[in-house]
Amino acid sequence: MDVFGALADPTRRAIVGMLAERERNAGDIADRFPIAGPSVSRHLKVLRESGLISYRQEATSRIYRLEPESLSEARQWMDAQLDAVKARFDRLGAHLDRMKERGD
Amino acid sequence: MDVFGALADPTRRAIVGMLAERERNAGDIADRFPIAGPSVSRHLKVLRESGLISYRQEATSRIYRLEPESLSEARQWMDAQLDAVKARFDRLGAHLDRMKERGD
DNA sequence: TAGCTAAATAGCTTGACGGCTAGATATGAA
DNA sequence: TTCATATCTAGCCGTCAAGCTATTTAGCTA
Repeated sequence: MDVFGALADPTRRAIVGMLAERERNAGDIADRFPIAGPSVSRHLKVLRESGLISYRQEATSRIYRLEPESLSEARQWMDAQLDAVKARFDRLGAHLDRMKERGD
Repeated sequence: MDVFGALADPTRRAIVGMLAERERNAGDIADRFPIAGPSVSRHLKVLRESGLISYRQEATSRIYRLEPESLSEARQWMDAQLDAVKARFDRLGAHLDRMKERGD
């Protein structure tokens, strides 16, 4: 699943939000959701495979962290779309200005 | 389905990309994909209901356009997460600077 | 080694999603 | 009114995703 697919699930977005604040181990994350541990574990796997998060092993714990670069790439896609819209409006504005100058 | 869910599908992201360039009617959109018309029509419905696109009727055509404000809201969520990460790093940097000054 | 804890994987069920074809709806033209 | 065009809706099917419980894996401690 790609980054957009990973972010489609509200639980996974909440996990991303938690990890944006600070690193946490799997148990801490799971405790904050009303669903079973294995279900959270699967969400973590999806987020890992999409590149949005990574972890380091520390004793029996996996300490997860957000990978901001990966989130940033998704944002860049949105930026590109919004830039395209803006460029279109700018061209329209310039066109209207030219018409105005010529007295059309 | 919310905006993130709508953007999870690659066909729908492609439609958003097409509409970022310019408005198009449903047929023009459908022609650019190898899937059947009704399948595209359903994608358009999902995008409409998520608020990402809207349309105006013109004779028998529906002319679709992107709603940039709605895309922008999704981007704001990403910005907030990235800002939180950045703030955390900034605090860490300031902390390290203080330690350095005190000769720790 | 045996037992404890943290976390992941296996396997199952259910519901949603995306594709299809066929039919409905609505507008414009003859 | 009848036909053609553009588009959507209905209904079906296969696949995938998200939840669950039970089991496995791996590291720590006695």
